[in-house]
Amino acid sequence: MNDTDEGVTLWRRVADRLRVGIAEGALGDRLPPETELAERYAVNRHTVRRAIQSLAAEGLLRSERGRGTFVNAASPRLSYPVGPRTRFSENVTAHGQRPAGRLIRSESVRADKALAAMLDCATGAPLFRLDTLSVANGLPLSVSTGFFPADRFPAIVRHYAETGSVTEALKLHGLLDYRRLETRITAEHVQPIDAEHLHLPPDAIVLVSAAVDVDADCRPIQAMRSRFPADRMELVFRP
Amino acid sequence: MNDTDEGVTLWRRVADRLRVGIAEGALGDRLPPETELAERYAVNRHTVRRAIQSLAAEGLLRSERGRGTFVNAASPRLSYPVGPRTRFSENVTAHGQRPAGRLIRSESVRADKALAAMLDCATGAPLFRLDTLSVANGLPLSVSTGFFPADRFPAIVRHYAETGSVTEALKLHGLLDYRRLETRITAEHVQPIDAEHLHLPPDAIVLVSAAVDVDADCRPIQAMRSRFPADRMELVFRP
DNA sequence: GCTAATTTGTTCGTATGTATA
DNA sequence: CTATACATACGAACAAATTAG
Repeated sequence: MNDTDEGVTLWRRVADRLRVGIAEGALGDRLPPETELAERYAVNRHTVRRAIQSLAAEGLLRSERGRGTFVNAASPRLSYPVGPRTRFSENVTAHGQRPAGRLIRSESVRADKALAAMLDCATGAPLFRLDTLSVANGLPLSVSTGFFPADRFPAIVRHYAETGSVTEALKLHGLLDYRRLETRITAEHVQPIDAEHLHLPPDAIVLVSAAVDVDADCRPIQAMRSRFPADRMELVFRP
Repeated sequence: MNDTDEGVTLWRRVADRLRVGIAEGALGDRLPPETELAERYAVNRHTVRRAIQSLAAEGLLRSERGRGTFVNAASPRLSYPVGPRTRFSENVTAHGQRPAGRLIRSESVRADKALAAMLDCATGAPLFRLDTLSVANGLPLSVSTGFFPADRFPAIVRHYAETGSVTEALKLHGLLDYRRLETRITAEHVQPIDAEHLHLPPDAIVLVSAAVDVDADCRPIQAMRSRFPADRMELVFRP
């Protein structure tokens, strides 16, 4: 382990070697065992493990105890178009997938300051909180937490549970149309509860979309915070 | 280390202890040294380090060599509005910050299949690749890789280096106006090179924005791929 | 179905390097 | 300059899951 020895740490040089080996396909679908790599690169097994850990964090590798370390297949991401008229059910059907929304949890809550500002209501106003899981073809695509004004949509929980669709649930309340006012995107490590629902490892990354929908009079209908698996989804915006 | 010993690994239990200690503020702004934590929890220093590493990956902690391990202040994210007329310089000035774009690297390349599709040109067409770093108030906000048709913008590299702005560089080529056609958002772990430029730890998360800008005739001007620190930025879309 | 070998995961010990106070 | 504190690296042992025979 003494090639072009810059001021770079040993495990980083090992990681770089592995990276090119993977890119060239010289290491194949599955990496040699850690002990063999350690021998090959003349380093301690811990050093190899540190390098693998780094590449696993990038999503390039995946280690499975007792089985080995594997090169992750770069699968194309599923596109999720976001626009003024974003509807989940329409999005997934556009991909030839069967949409399904399942109610995870519902709750009566009071608006805190942030929710009151987003929903343009008083602090402490009664809201319904709906936690939902969206699935297409058996693959979980997102978990979403939505807040609705309780006075305006008193039966939203039941309607959603029956239809599995926010659009349909709102229709049953007489709201025929709504649109997306604003979408804020960021990303973070997945929360343990979401990781379960989305079938993600505990260190996975989720795209977080915080959005507000309004009716034709620009009155806020719902504030929602959706979490998407970043390795399976991309959000697409076209003005 | 023998409290409620479930089937959880030692370093995870240490991490959980640290997490509650941080939440309660019992550990203060700065953690005790690793050796002291190891003694306190009756584990090896490596086990403490594994726990700290995990919490650092979540963004909760930040270790600095020779100084100590610190609790990260949860700072509000900087909003980056994205729309048909997205201009980086306008965005940052809107926040009362001084914009600055610095050329990291430039290169002549040929369009591969994906680039050719995005830029509506032939595969193999000559392009200029510009890698740029955007900074506001000394804080790096994004690294961006842009591809421009070489025949149409032969002096784009020099113009950008002189002005530090894509908008200005395009103006010097006679292009007065352009707009955003499409923006695709996803997220991933930061690449080592980007981590350096953005002053991020090697396991940080970046928002990745892949976008295409077009001129008034809808002809593609540039294809770009920008990386934003996910813990410092949010992307805001308003139709 | 059971056992042994293989392979990754965890935990300890020890030593040295490097940046900071 | 010295002490402190995190970073890297090696070695050893065992645990846990999987696979091969």
